[in-house]
Amino acid sequence: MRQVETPRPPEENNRRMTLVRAAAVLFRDQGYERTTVRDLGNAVGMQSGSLFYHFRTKEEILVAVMALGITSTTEQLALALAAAPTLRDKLAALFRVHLNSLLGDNQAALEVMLYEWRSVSEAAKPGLVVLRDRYEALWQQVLEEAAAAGMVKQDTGLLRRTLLGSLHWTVQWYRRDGDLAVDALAERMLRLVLIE
Amino acid sequence: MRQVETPRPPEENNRRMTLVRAAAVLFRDQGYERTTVRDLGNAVGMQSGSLFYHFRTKEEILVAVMALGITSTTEQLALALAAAPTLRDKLAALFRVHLNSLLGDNQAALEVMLYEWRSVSEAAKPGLVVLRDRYEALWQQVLEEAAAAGMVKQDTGLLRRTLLGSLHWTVQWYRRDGDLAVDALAERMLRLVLIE
DNA sequence: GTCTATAGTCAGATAGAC
DNA sequence: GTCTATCTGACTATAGAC
Repeated sequence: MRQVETPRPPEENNRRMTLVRAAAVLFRDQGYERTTVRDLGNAVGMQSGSLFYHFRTKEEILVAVMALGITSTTEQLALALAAAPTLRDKLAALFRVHLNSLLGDNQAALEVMLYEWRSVSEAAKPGLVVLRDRYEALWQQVLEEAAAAGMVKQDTGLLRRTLLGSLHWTVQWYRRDGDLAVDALAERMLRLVLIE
Repeated sequence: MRQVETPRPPEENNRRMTLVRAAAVLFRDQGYERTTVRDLGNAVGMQSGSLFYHFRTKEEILVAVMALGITSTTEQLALALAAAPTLRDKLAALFRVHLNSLLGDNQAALEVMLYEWRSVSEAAKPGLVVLRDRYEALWQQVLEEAAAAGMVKQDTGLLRRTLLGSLHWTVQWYRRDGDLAVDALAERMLRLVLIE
């Protein structure tokens, strides 16, 4: 049985990290395919050829962006859950952390993870799937506790998928310059799913 | 005030239509950017250069695919709503029509509409937005009736967005070879949102 | 309407100097 | 670690024959 290599976000190296953060914004705004290695080099003040000292291929950059997006969100959620005193607070944390990671300032990486999946090679997918599953396991655990307490409906597997779908889709319509703050949106979305 | 040109799906011309249907599948499976005009020509038994007799640019094909996806779904929904005897049946129709249009056989066009938005030029967006708004207006109307009847929560604007997000996201996880039929999934998703 | 041939551009990646 | 220079291939779109 082969061990699945889970890509780590490149926290250790500063130059790599700058590049990954810049790539996240470009990939989100223009899409991975439309972003050229020249664009990437430009964004960090580097010639396009120099990128390939840090990454072997353009796709390796994409995978690094995605790994960063999902792992940092997972970490934030784990912290928020540990700090939540009540089950209601835990539920609220699910929505709040996810939306802030998607819609907050300089938070492009998770969006890339969600919307550029098709450009990831088959070889790289398993590692990212492991990271995603860790994140969704946190959701599943809280939802099951909430269902047991009668706060949400019982079909928790499907509930998790529909809720995550609802949240992911916010990037398509949410406008940061509107009146609705991210935390307020999180609260309203939570209320839609709570059984009163 | 300039009239917004709404792109019509190319029902009138058979050769064009064949091309649009083939393009829908390719764009869904590989993405618009990764699909070349050679791929498109191949799929309909034509040289890549010949495509440009039917369409001026590759993007024009994308727009035609999207227009087809959203208009045919809107038509199906309008028919289903007109045939629904009760409000509960109307609600069910929203879910059933949308999921069948997304996940059913040979129904690639709506998925392209949802996931290739970034590749549409600014010039072509307004026409497609009009088509999308017509579709969402049908949803909004039914949801408001349902809210007035106490069947769903009152925050119908946000409810519409979250429900559509949930449905759109199904393409990322639904497996047609699994045990769950599309109509059964629609029913379960409806139950998650109904106030009992 | 469809073909062949190709123009014109730009992509990802490499090699070797510094 | 970054630069310059460049290779190689692929892309969309056009032109003109049939």
